[in-house]
Amino acid sequence: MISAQSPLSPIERPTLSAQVARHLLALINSEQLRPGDAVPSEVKIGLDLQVSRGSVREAYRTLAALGILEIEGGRKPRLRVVDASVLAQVFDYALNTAQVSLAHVLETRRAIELQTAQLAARYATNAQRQQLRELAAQMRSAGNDHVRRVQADSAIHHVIASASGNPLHGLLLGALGTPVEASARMHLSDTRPESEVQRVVDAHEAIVERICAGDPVGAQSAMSYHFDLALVNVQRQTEPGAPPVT
Amino acid sequence: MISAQSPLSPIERPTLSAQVARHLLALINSEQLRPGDAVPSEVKIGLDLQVSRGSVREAYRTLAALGILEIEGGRKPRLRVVDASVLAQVFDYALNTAQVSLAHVLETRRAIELQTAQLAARYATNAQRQQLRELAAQMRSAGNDHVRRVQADSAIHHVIASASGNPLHGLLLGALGTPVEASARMHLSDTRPESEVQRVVDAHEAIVERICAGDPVGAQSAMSYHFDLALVNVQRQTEPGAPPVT
DNA sequence: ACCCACAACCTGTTTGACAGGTTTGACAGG
DNA sequence: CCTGTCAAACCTGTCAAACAGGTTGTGGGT
Repeated sequence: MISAQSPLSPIERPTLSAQVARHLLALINSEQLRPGDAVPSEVKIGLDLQVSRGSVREAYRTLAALGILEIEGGRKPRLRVVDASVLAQVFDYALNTAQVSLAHVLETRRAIELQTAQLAARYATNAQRQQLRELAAQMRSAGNDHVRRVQADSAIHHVIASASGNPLHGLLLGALGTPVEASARMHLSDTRPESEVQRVVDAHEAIVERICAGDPVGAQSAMSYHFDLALVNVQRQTEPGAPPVT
Repeated sequence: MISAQSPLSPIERPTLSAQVARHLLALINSEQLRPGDAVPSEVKIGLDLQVSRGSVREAYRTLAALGILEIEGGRKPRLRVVDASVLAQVFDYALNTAQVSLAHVLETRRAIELQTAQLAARYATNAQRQQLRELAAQMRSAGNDHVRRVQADSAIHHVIASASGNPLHGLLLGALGTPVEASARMHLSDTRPESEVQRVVDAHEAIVERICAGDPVGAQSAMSYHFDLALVNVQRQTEPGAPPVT
């Protein structure tokens, strides 16, 4: 038992491991822990709270699944830097079970990336602007090499997100981008009309150009045009993994 | 010494429970399972894969932590409808460990809710528009009853999200709203100038009015004004839980 | 046809044990 | 004094057996 609590709660009956997890989160809060810091080992917490190691272990695995704890080999558990993989898993599941559609994902990405482009135009460093220019050039020179083109495409979006200065944007872009990129690789074979590819490349160059020029409004509308292109393709072939232009 | 690695996987050494989790996810995919469907019990999977129940259990808890599995009492595990609580936990952790700030959260909410308002103005049903009008009236009549006002405020945003027709919007709003609402409750005591409260109420009424009028552009700019108000308050008092106006 | 009791099944939790990796500190040698 | 090596302490990964308590489905009695 974690503490002297009422014998049995009628409806509220949180499992033991859930209580342990809450305890650990409270500990993180009260001790002002930061990513990289270590937390007590399974056995230690177990002794402190008078709970079997199995239950503590479950709590730790729960937090590890949420990307909060890094549990590995024989070393002490550490706090992790939050990353997109957890969110990506959730969104993947939602997609796989038809709870959301690819169109929904693109719609949300549009909302986020419009603002991301705006912020990037304001706050990007010179190094980031230079990097964007290089990636845009890479994308254009990729030609029919779809793999390289998609890679440059994705890299551009990530640099923009990081330039926005808001870590949440990078996080959500990564989480929402994973399924899109996955289905992008699936459709590398399909050769779309050359003109369409050109339009996509042009769109990216326009975005990069406006960001480098420090023009928030222009960057936003350029990004908007980019997503207009993508959404057309999704709505054209509704359900089964539409080839994203992103 | 570092070079001589074990005969098995050099660096990639996925744990057993992780493999079980992947197996189950693959099963969900291949069987086209949907939320509400049941999955094999711990012991059954354990027998199938020849792993101990403990390991299977850990895998199941992992998926439960991700909001994918619903594990309860003595009944078979079921697939869950994805909800905001998981994402909220992740974002809470990011906030508590200073990986993102309240300003970042508001910024991202702004990006999402601008589009949400736009879509709601287009797709809201008559019932939803009516509900919004009622909630706006409730909010105004709340007066100095902060609890009721904040409740109506939150309800308005959720109805708008649901009216947008994109489940991801409701999801992210819920996830990003949890920390904000939590800190809102913390600051119920602080009495801000009456005029400021009035502006917030006015902003919400404007949003509702534009949505009910079916004016996407107007709804978006009304929502934009709403977030301008909120962001001013956050930047005014930087770090320690700024009182959100939302 | 309806209701109740019972059996089968499932999760929640504990205890004990062993394998293998990591960390730490002490100790001997240069 | 510095350094390299080694062993002990510590930690996670995994398994096994067992019991408590809740849920579900079946079948018999009415």
